[in-house]
Amino acid sequence: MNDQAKKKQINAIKGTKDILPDEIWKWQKLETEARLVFERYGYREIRTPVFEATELFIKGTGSTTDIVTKEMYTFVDKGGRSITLRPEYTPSVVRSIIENRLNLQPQPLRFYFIGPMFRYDKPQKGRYRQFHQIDIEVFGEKDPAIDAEIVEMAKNLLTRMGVTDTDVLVNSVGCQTCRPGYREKLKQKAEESRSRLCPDCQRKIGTNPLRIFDCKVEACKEISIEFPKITDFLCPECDEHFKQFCKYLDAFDISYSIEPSLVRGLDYYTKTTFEFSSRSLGAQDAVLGGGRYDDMMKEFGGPDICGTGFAVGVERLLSIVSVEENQQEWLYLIYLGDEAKSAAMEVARFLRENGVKCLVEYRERSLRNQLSRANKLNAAWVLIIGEDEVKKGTFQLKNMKTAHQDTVTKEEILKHIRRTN
RNA sequence: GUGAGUGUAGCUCAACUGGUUAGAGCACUGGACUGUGGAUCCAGAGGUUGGGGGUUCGAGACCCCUCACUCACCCCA
Repeated sequence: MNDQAKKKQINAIKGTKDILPDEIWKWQKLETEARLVFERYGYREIRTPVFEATELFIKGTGSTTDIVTKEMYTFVDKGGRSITLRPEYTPSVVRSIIENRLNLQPQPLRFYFIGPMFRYDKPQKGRYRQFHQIDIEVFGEKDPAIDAEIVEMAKNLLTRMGVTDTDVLVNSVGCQTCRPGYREKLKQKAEESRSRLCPDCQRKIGTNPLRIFDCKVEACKEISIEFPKITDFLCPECDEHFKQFCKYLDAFDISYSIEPSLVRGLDYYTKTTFEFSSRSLGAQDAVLGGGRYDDMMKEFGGPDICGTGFAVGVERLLSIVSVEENQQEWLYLIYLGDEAKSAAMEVARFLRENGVKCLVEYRERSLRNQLSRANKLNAAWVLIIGEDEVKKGTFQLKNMKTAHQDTVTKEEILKHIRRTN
């Protein structure tokens, strides 16, 4: 290695980051809460590989979506197969259900999943190249009550994480019978006002007219207010489904607003779409998003089973959670001298066997120094073992908060610690 | 992919319109203080000022290139 190469530090890949010990507790807390909440609603965990055949996402996510056309991590493996790191989760579950014949189990099927996703986006606030999602999916339940139930479940999870200031947006994007007609109508209207729209929106007329509703330019906002809304163009079936969905949301006492521009960037959504957004997140304000995808399974050549679900953006959610770390109390073992060292190791073994978290540091230092260290590391207790203690078979147990100190035997340590817990 | 902003010690920031050896606070290590922590004081360690080139007697500062980070567009969790 030459000098230049030595200097070049190797860093984490752009758009990825380390989750350090000081913050991992938030992740663990969220994962624990998610499992607890989901299992209460009858969901079971499923895990699928991080990479899949590229074709799966082209077919499932949609060949015209941004995700597929420009954001996938795709490579050819040594066997010449085209492989893609999953950019989203739903196609993997659908694949797994078909492949494992899970549809033969009693429906609806309820699954949840926690894991990393990969998208080659340009990183910014709330957007990473490796990011994590917590997903839930339900297959084989057409009733809009289930859509409302998952929204309620989502809200439940957020509340448990101390996040209560989110806005719930809902919409229906219709189905294959009503959406094409609406799209044409919208295009037509937008075309009529083309000259008054910003250049960006003029382009959207051709590519994604629904996105015009999202434009931040005042003029565009005013103009798009008069554009036709999808909710006025739903076919009777979709219309009824959406009305029922809203009715059940009311029954769950969830406040929401109907947002006609909420279309989600994925091609496969039908009927229900929803999103939880937070004002404290910046431009990427969606903490959680989801909806119904009734046609996906069928299009994969699988059974005609409808689906609905949502995904939580873990990094986004964690950036706005307000929960306290629940720190475990632990004991720092101080020894003075060689004999005491062996005794300390023996006591530590005894304590750990009895479920006490304790730390012995192998450094020959003064008592003062070790106490100072225990204090810095935020130990709740200190056990001091010196020559006297070794002779007598008792130890000095000190509570670091109260500075109170007792002379105790090995067995008594357990009682003292439990008493104050 | 497009655009803007920012790069000085582990962290937060100084260093006048370009002028000695780039400083401070916090954090870190040790000592004052030999079996009792948090305080105080002293000392130490820590930097090719992101990297490269240029202008200049002289660049952390000015110019160009590059890299990284951040934010926004786009899109999404």
